Amino acid sequence: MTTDATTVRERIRANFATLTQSERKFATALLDNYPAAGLASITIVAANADVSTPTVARMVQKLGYKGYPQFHSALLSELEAKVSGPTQRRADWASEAPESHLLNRFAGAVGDNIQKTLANLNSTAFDAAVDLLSDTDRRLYVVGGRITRALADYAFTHFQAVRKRITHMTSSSATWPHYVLDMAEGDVLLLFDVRRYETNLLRLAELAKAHGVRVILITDQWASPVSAHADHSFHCWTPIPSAWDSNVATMMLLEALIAATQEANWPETRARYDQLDEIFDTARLFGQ
Amino acid sequence: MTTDATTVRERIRANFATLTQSERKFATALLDNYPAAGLASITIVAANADVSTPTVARMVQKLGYKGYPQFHSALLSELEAKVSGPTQRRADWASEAPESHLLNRFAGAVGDNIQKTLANLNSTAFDAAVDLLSDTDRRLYVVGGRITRALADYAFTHFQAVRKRITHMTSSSATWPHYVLDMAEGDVLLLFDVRRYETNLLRLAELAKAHGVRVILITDQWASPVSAHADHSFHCWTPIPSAWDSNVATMMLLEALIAATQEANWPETRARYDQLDEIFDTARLFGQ
DNA sequence: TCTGGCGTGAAAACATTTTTCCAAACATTG
DNA sequence: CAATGTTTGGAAAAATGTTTTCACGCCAGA
Repeated sequence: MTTDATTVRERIRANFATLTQSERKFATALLDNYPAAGLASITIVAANADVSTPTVARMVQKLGYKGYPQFHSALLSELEAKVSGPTQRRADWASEAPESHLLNRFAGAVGDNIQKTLANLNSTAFDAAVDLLSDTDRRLYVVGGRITRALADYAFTHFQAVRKRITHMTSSSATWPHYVLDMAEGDVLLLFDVRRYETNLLRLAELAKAHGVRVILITDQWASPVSAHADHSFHCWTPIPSAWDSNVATMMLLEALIAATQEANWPETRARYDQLDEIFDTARLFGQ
Repeated sequence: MTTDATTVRERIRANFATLTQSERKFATALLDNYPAAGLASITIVAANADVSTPTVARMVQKLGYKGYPQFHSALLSELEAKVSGPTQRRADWASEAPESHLLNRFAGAVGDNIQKTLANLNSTAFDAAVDLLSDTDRRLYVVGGRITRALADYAFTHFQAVRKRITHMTSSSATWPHYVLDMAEGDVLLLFDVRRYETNLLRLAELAKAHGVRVILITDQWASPVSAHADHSFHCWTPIPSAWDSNVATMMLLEALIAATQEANWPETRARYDQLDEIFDTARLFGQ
């Protein structure tokens, strides 16, 4: 009757023959909406399947669980395992250094961050942001804070190769109002803000928003206050075994946005790349 | 305080600013393992996040739920909606976006790059480089090229918090000879060079080497010509499905170097961090 | 038609969860 | 450094959830 099969689904299939009519009714309902239909209380779950609570209680015991709570937590661990899914390859990310070497601890944390960043990413929002970024009718402004200035700079360098009409707002916040003055309705502001969040960036976002500018925010998992004003917010996981925060996941998201923008408008981008190459080759002649 | 945002995740983000420390602890645990970490009983869920049950109860009310059961069933319906097919509602998990979505292809490539970078990393060289970087008797110079300027900038910002006596050599190569003039034997030059490799950086490395400077090179898998002159070279894998190269692995290696340097000299670093915090707090007062 | 076994759910008994209240710990301010 | 307000978790009370018991109805076989 009982089996040592691993998942609830498998146990149901293995024992289906031994189940009574009402028990099958519940089993079917669970498989139809798996695992959600088994994660509420026994009362609710039974009512949804239109059977009585004792039926459910008896069935989970037939499946080999000690009681409903044990069955419930079995479903939960399955869900947990499934969600950590595809990106879990990081098991073999280790270098030849000992397990406890900082490199390996670090790599583990970075892998986690990337996985969690992706798991929490709204792909609809991603696509919408890319639409904004690749629309050259909208001027694109890029800005970052103390730490993220480097990321904003990186974004600027790459977007410059991908599209025209882009401005990097220098880190000196005193000049920001001048930039806002020139912003048109529908322009796009790509803003980086990670802890410690900076008041100046919040003010800038408010100001830009008031001028009808669309704000795309890249922040950390705790979310900068700017997210209240942003059209699209992206949250990048940052914890590492260290006193400061990692921006590897942030960099990954940024590069993904750039790559998608490039793909969205390939012919134009292609031409720009070719021109750029030519110019660099010429510059190299001078340099030699 | 309450919002009419739809998902639990969104509500947490929208209200994160109003949450207390313990509440954030739970919120973070939930986002880290969403939604499984919110689907057990309040007792278990609180214990897993290492907070008390009243904390969780208070938080879900702040998020606008009448009580924990309502919060629980909200999570459950999200799960249900998500499982019931990609067409039904927007799939906000990258892992569930179509296999062919750029995000997934991109994430796969980035994972590969990190894995290969680590596999090809010589941990003895890493440790030796960290020894050089954490020795404040040696002045540290940081420099990058067109693309890697941003990484050099990022390195500078972080090393500044970790150690004294560091200089960021601006990207205008015309001024580099002046810096070399001031370099002493035993000083360290952290140099970034990825394709397309820049002649100026090669000249700089030769010049520095001639002055007895130790050169640490961070480059890509094809290796910049600078590696011929470098004391330690690190090769970061860069291929992505795109016309340009990814620097996520490069960023990871850089952060690992910074983290190791910080760890090598923790007491000094600690003091610098505390001072920095103080100064920023003061600066914030001005900023307001 | 009776008898015995099985499946089922109502309801009682029991266990756990959820909420509320409160005092201690903590941070903040004058 | 005391006064004040906020945050926090322990513990009891209230509410729910889970299990068990048991009686009823159904059906097969004598």
